[in-house]
Amino acid sequence: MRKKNLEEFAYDAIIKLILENHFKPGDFLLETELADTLEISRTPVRNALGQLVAEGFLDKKKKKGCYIPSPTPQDARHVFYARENIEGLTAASAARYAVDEDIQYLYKLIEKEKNVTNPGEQEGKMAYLKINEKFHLGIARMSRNKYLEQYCRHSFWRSHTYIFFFDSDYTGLTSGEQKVGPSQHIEITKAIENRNEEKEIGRASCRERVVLYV
Amino acid sequence: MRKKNLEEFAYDAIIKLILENHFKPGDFLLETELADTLEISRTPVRNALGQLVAEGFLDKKKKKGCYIPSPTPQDARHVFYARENIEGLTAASAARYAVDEDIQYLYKLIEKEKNVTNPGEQEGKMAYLKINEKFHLGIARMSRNKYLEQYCRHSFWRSHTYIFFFDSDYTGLTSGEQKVGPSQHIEITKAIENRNEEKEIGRASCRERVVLYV
DNA sequence: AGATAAACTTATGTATACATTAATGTTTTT
DNA sequence: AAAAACATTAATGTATACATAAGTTTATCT
Repeated sequence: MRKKNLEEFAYDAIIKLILENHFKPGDFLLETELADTLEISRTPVRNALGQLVAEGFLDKKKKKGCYIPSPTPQDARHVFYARENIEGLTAASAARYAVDEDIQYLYKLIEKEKNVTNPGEQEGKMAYLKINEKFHLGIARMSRNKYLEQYCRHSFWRSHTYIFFFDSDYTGLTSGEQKVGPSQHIEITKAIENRNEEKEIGRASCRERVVLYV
Repeated sequence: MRKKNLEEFAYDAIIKLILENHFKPGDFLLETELADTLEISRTPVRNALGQLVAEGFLDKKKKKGCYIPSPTPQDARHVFYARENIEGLTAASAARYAVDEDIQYLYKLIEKEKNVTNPGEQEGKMAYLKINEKFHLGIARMSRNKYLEQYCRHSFWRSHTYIFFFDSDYTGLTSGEQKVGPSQHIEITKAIENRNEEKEIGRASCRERVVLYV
């Protein structure tokens, strides 16, 4: 991979800190503190934070700082509703543009998913999440639409906020998410695969089928 | 409005410069130059540019700078496809959550739209665009979904890149866009209004009806 | 004591000097 | 003359000092 500059380093590091639960909702991410932790100056930290705010992962109070958004039930509904529908769109588009190689990629992920040991344990959970992410963002990529992919990635990450903060066992609460598993992923992959062969059938019906998705 | 800091000032100013055609696709927006023009230091300019890049309005080449994305026919298709579908989603959501006041707001915009003088002239064109923006982003707001609204706003703006750069007369090329006018806006508003009264009818069919949209 | 105002604290906002590097032009070598 | 090595340039990338303002504490007045 090409060499990363400090801003990118900071960006990745901050995300990592968040995912590792170093912060809770409402917590401010102090520029000085982060700079100190990462042993770089405030500038790249500040820029990375600005990026995260612009992308909607952090909220910001003027002259006060960036903070972890406080999730609310209403916001959760919004995120999951948006994600569900956007993923429906990308899946529909993927169904049109996916090539054999793509389908194989998805099936390989499903195999890996089946082999995750101790899905209950923290380690197994993380492994599962990583595969799950690859699956969903993989389909987003297969839509061959930069914009849909971007929105998909965003809502996916944003929805994960809830999983990380609220659903530390990855079992309950988060609407729909707990239903995801190999069997759903197989269904989705098959839907995409089939649609790929029967191109004459309109996108709308495909969207209908792949809407189970999430 | 609350006081804006220099970063926000720079953000607005840069967008204004872009919309006023000070740059063409591929042009680099030089930090020093902008700072000089706006008579502020590089820092807020740089942050504003970073924001625009993070939001996807500008592209960036590392250690080279931020530049106006070079639009391609393929990218245009992606943008308009994304926008059409996302706007369909927001409109469907708006149809569920819009209140009387919202509907009135839309009708008022349509009236204003009808009264735009010299829609052919540059001035009239700008007036029309402003109203059009209010209409589309207004519906996005009525979806009462922060995320859908965000994606909607993004794809709307991104699609306008094409209108500004390629379709300086606002007549041809840009798929769908030229078809927009009071009559379409009336149709959309009516669809939202009706769906608002007949809540029992599913979202899917509503999405179908409002998909003309764009 | 309670309310108001002044001072303080702390983190962000801004300017600026300096470092780095991608791109380009120039020289040298073959 | 073409190619490689070197030097220049011009912009971004980074660090840091200082300015500003939101929030908090302390002091003052009634």
